[in-house]
Amino acid sequence: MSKELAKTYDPHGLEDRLYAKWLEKKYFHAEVDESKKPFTIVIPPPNITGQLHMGHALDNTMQDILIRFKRMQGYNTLWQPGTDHASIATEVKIIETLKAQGIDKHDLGREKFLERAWDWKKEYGGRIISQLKKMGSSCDWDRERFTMDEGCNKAVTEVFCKMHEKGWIYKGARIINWCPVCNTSISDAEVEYEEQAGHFWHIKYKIVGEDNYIEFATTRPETMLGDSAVAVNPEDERYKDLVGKKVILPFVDREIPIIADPYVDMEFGTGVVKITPAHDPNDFLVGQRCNLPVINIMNDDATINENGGKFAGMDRYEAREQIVKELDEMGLLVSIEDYSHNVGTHDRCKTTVEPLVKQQWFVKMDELIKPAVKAVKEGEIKLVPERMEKTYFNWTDNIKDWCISRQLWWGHRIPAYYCDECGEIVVAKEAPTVCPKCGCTHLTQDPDTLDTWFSSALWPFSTLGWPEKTKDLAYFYPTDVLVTGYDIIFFWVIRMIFSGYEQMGDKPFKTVLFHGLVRDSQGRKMSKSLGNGIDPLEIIDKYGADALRLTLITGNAPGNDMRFYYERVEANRNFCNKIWNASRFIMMNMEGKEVTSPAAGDLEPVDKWILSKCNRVIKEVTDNMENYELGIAVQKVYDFIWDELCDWYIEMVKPRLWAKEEDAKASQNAALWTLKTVLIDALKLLHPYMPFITEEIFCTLQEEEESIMISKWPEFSADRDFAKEEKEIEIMKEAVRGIRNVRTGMNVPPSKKAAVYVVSDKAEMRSIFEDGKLFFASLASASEVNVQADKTGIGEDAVSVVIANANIYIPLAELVDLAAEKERLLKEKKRLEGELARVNGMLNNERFISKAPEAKIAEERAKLEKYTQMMEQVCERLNALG
RNA sequence: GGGAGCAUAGCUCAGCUGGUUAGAGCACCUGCCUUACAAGCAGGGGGUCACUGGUUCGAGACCAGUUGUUCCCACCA
Repeated sequence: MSKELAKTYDPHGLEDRLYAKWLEKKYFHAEVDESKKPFTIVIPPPNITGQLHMGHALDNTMQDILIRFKRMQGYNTLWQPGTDHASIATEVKIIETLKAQGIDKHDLGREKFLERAWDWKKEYGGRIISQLKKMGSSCDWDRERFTMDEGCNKAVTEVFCKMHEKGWIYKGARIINWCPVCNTSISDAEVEYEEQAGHFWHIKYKIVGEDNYIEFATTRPETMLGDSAVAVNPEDERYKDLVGKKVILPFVDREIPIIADPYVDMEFGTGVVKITPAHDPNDFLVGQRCNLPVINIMNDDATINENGGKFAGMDRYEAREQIVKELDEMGLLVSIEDYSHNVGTHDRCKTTVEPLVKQQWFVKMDELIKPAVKAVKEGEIKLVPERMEKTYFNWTDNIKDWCISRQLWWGHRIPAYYCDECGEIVVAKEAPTVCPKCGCTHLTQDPDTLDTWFSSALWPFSTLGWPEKTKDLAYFYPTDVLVTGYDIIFFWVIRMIFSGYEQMGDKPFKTVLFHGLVRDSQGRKMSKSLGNGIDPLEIIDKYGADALRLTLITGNAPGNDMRFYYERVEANRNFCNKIWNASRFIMMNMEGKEVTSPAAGDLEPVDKWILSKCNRVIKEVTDNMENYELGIAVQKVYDFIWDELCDWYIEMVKPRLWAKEEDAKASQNAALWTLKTVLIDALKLLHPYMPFITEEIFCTLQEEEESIMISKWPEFSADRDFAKEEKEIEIMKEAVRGIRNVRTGMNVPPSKKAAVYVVSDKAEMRSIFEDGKLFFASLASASEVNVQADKTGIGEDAVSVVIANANIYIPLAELVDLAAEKERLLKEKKRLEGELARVNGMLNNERFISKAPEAKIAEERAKLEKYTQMMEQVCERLNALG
């Protein structure tokens, strides 16, 4: 006896109740178990500043699908969850909050600020986790981690010290990207270039000792205060004589040399470049080559410093305006040209970054990156889709050292200590009490923290206990799949890979499965500033998590962006309703009956047909999922359930279920058993995608089952492969479609039943229709079905449907419009002519016969036979009609 | 400057290693409240698969080029 399902599908209540049950039963929890194979995914830790957005929803749905699939396949699955402290993103948010309260970060002080930050973490860190739960994510919440928890801190310190000792982390004065608003250095990856309208100012400097000038153009005239040379190309004949001479730098009255360097492009502009090593990455390199002084003219807030003479204290843009004005007055401004160029901005705050030379900590990349390149090149790590490899190598081939120090407070503080007396630098896991060089006891820790990605790079092993040699680490590492967006391939994916090889000596994961961005219906990125974001929680509230999950996973290829449509969610909610009602129908019919495994002879051809179809879907879906073709896989289940199971099988079986006769019992049992069996398999295939509804139905249908989550994934079974029955039922479906088509064409309502004659001189055909007479009559709105070898008793006033090897007649005397019937048959004839022309074309082509595979040729020959036969019948009918 | 993606029905997109007459959802048209479901059922219209060449017995799929479009990287001052 089954419990009952509610009358209509309503995700409310159901989802929370089932999630609570799963948590209570500890199904998500994983422990080391050497008897089982592990399957591990580490979550891309969401920022504690964040709320669940569609990107998270997609990312986590994909992970949950893989985890649930593998769990049902019998793997010991671990989905490792956690959150990211998101150093700069969080710090910016807290500063904003403080500002609203009229508090300045520096007035508050470091310690108090960090207290606030931890309060923030407490308040918001849990929010996103509870939102992930709403999605149905089956993470092992007992193992939840945070990038700044004790274990992760230990891992970070360990790596920093190890790498420093090896010489792969160093401190040095390099040109870095500086954000004057956030007041910190940022890495190259954090700079976003944006096209801006600007100007090209043509300026000339006077050559010392001559009444001659040298002209160049610049987009940033204010940096001239820091110029230490003017450069030309060594090959440039125009300026050959000038190289070695000096020019006078206005305002600061410095004499700077004219130098030759191949960096200068002769073709561009005047072929002359002013060199400002302190404020331009390329000029910095020229400066290094030519031993030029580095003159920093800017403060951290992008105002001009004391090196800028009378412009000191001015903002960079104010100084620009003033300098241009004064150059003009001095007659040194030649012209102003409109110019559109790319300007680097900070991805967090969009402020124009200022290249500055500063002491920072860097990770040396050239050696570190090598195993990461090799791994992907040799297929040790697979990227899905494969084309992402190009993006990957594009980065690794142009790798530069990674600036990891940030002038922020929220993050992992750099474990470097400076002796107040002698300046000695000590890098150590524990704060030293005595300077090893001078023996004094006054040491101060480096005030800077690390780039937030430094800790997330260690995530796949720090969460499993590293640097301790834990059992978890030995068992679950390397993890199996990383699921993430292609937008953080440089920030995160590559850094995890090289960190994994360097620290663990092994890859962090075997496969990276990329997804694209979820855009709005117009194809725009969802963003706060546009206000076009769609809140996944609202969708869940309205349509349920299952419908949302299905929407995010279908109709989209891996790595491609997708657009979000409410209509699609609605369509998928309708699919939920469809499954719900089909299940309800099956259960209603099982009511009060004990469904048993049918005897071999009790299964009818239709039963075998759907079992066979289901069997193949199981195989295909499993294969697709193994290949990460998640959308294709679920589409197949969707089609199977809706088209085959609901629209055909259930309809075919209805007359048997309703039969009252005593001798119909065995057939009825066979039908019910088949319905139940197929439904259960379909639910299982669907469960990774739609965990809630499948669980609810599965457990209602079978009270003895605890959960679909821990049930066994269905497998292809050779004894459910019924090729013959599949073919037979497809013939009957074709006949039904033909009859419906004719009836609709003649405006016959379904309520009007008519006799149907199936005429075939083939005994085999007649037997197929005899066997399926009951359901055939029902599907074809037939009052009676007569199967016979010839046309005896059928008048010429019948419409007919031609299928291969059979002619189906429906005498509808009062409705037959002979002209319409003739037209229909002519249309059919035309179609067949087309088919025959195509097939004959192929078969008459000798090259086709000699080169195409046997199977393909046989297939076409069969078609030729079929169409020829149908053509004969159509012509015969046309003749009969005159 | 370098690289990648995309271009298939009115709209949004699938189409895996080349093989029926190219599919889905939504939208549209017609008829149905047929005792699971109108969040449904049945039927229908609608596509020279961007263009040009090539490979092949066979191309939406593979190759080359062209056009349009989006994105990533580089950053010639």
